[in-house]
Amino acid sequence: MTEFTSKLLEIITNIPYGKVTTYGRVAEIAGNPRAARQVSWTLRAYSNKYNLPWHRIINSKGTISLKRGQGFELQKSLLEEEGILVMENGRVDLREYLWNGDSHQKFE
DNA sequence: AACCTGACTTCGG
DNA sequence: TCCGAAGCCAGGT
Repeated sequence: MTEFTSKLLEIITNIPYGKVTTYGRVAEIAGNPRAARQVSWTLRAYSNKYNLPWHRIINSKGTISLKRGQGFELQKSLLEEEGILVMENGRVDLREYLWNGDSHQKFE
């Protein structure tokens, strides 16, 4: 795999329990803010092999990208198991659960 | 090399 | 807020 991909894996592994982040944010931290699509590709390719917390990654709109019947339900339940509130339409409140990659979270 | 395809994003209307 | 279009990245054909 490319160096960029291994960087993505490292970042994904660091997403804390109970938090979510976006494809674009992961790509940005890895150094290429425009490689969001590559993040989704990477998840599909390595989630099983490296046991990645893939469910903690959602899109920039704050919703689950997977379609119903194709992983949506699984991702929703995995997030809820971590105490994350997920609307029926797959929306998550990013203001509350977003992990920015920083050590300190924003304070309201 | 060309073309298609996504678990994406941003921007306009 | 909610689409649609256009831009983008890399792997598969």
